Amino acid sequence: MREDFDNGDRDFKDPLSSNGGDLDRILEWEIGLPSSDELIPLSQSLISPELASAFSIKREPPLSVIDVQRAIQDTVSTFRCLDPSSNLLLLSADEPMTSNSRKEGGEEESDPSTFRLDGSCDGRAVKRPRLVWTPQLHRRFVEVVTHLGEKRAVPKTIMKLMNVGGLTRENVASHLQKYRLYLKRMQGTPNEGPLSSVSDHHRFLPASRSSRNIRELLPPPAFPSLPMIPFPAFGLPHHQEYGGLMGSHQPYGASPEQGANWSGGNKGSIFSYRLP
DNA sequence: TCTAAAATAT
DNA sequence: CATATTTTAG
Repeated sequence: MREDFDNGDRDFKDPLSSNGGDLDRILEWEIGLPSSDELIPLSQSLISPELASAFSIKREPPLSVIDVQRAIQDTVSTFRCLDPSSNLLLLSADEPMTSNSRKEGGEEESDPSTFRLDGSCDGRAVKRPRLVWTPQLHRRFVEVVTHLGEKRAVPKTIMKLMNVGGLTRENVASHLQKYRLYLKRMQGTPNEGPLSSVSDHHRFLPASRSSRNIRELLPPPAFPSLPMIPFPAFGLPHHQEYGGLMGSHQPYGASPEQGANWSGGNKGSIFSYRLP
């Protein structure tokens, strides 16, 4: 993928350009750093596949521009907290905005509440960024849900067990709802032959997604291996009382009762579901 | 412009 | 907590 650096870079600077002071300051930080074309594209692995496999290093999914943008948002949020007076405020409100929602005249902007980040970090009025269920997050979710079983797999419990910083009960509930629909759908279509796991899985995926990174499909990790490392949902949990690991975690010894196996987790980040 | 993901409302 | 509905990203 070639949507590498330029995009991220441009997106980052654009909003800043409206403010000379901050722009200058940021450019200062960049002194001495390699220029864009000296950098290895984010999508490119730093080590060769051979080397990776020789040392059993799993290749991290390549970062996309989206990842970068998210990181940028986090960074900006941090700045906002450190220096609320900064005009960087304008940045964070990102408002990617679907083209239709903004008009050239732009008086819709008259509503200052669009940027209601008046708020400092202490004010919880700050809107939390939309959570994206990455394959990693989803995998963790599935592992937890699977181990809990249908009865116990409820949002609050799942959330706690996942131990993911910044993850809310609502996030989980919403995802769980979708996941259940997905399961139901799969039940109805016992197409789950040995052959289906991968190709079928893809078939459901929107083209845009499946055509995107098609990296090798690793087998799902053995079950009882659930690393309980706290794992930030969005880079920046801000405030969020997620000090550390939850008390003692029972090693997930139980059996994965229901074959919530689209084990994939690995690649197909998204499970698709469709209304009947 | 349409679909699916995520959020939010009931 | 579940489900229905709405909003938003892609």
